[in-house]
Amino acid sequence: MELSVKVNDCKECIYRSWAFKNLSDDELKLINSRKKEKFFRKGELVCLEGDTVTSFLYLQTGLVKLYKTESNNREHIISIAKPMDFIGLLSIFSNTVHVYSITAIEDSIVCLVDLEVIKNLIKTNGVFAIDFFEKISKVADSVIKTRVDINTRQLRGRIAYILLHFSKHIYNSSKFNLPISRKEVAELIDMSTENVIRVLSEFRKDKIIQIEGKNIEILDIKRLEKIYDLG
Amino acid sequence: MELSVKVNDCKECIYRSWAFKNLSDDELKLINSRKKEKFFRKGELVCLEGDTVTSFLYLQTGLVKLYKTESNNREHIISIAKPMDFIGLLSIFSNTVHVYSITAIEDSIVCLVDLEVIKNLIKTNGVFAIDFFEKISKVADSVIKTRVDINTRQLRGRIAYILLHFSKHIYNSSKFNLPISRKEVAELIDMSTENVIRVLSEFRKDKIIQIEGKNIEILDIKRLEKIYDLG
DNA sequence: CGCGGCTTTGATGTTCATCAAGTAAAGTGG
DNA sequence: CCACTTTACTTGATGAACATCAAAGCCGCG
Repeated sequence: MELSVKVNDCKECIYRSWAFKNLSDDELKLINSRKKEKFFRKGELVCLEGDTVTSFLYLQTGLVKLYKTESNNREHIISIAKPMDFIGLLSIFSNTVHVYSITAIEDSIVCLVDLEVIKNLIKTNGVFAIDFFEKISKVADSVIKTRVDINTRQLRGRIAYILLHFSKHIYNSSKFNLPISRKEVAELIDMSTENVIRVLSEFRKDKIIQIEGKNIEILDIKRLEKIYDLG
Repeated sequence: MELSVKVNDCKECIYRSWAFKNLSDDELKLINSRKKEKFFRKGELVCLEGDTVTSFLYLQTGLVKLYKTESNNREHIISIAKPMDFIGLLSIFSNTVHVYSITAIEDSIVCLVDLEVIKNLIKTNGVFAIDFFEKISKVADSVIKTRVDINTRQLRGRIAYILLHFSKHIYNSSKFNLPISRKEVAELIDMSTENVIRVLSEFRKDKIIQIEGKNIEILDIKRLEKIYDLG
């Protein structure tokens, strides 16, 4: 059930990232005429691995996950994108098809801009080109950094990582509602579902966090950071 | 011992990547005047994590490794760049300092182009901008893909991966001289040095490869590919 | 020639995935 | 709305995968 609405004028868009700041009114009008805002309910597929890339995807609100489906049907989550993130990563330049599947993990609004319009703007507006690549590079860079961070740590450090990540970078609060299942956490940080639960329980017993289903509160952030640092 | 020479005219450079194909003679001349070719002996440092990024780095010949030094002084290799690769990854846009250190693992020639020149070309030559980002995106994309590939496999699959990687993508031969130590292999694919050796010995006993120090020959590529596929 | 780093093999212990089994929660169809 | 099914969550027990430790040979280099 995917709603397709064209609500906002790009010019007034409060979600407009700083990568789009150096555009003239005419250029914004152009984007506006070639963009769609789509609403995706939690759990809905945004795009599938292998789909041709026709739009540049920008997350206005909500959360989405990027993942690959392995041969054994297991999913492997590459990253979770938050509002203002460009989703779809670098595929828009390096590939004609999406390398990862994307699914909404919270009700989300995705802004789809015709890729040709973006490419034309890059060609004609040099300042925009630089801004744009700066932003897109940061997203890709942080994906690489995260993958390395996770893979050089062991289980407790990895759980500490996602708890801190959700708390600091996504919800800005020590108390939040985990948007993904234990299984998805496992797929995101390369561990088994059982061990995700085990480590979370451990942290609860140690009074580092409080858990009630998906409601999580970080009680002792200092210790959590220490666990993360030590790996 | 770092030699700084300005040998080639960019226009005649046989290492010129297709990202630089859509440049006018004047533009090439501009690059030429603001570039240096530096020779790095095997083992020499190209740049250190934290150095300010002033040049765009392009590998003409040789091999270099990108790596991070962990707090416990252990190195963690992110990727190995081969000729025609842009090294330094996306940091040129996303950061003012290098995120990774770079060291030559074979005698190498690196072409350093003043970053401002590149950024100006992006601003003024739209077609170049697109070409350039296409290429740079591919490099970054493949780094992400590789990290995921490695981390979803276990030891035998990881060793199979680097053997196939060096054979297919770097040396184009079933017989090659491993440019890095066992320890560095371990740092590249997240395993202990001892287990790198153990798995290599195993493969030798199984007649999959032949080893004499750093000289490696792949005898049974089909089985190696199978081991890689199975993880 | 001796020292330090690289390589190799075996033994040991830790970390972690997997299996099993049970409970709770959340859909689903009548 | 309730019985039914499925999916998510949780805990314990087991074994496999892997890192670490230890010891010895090897090679390059000052």
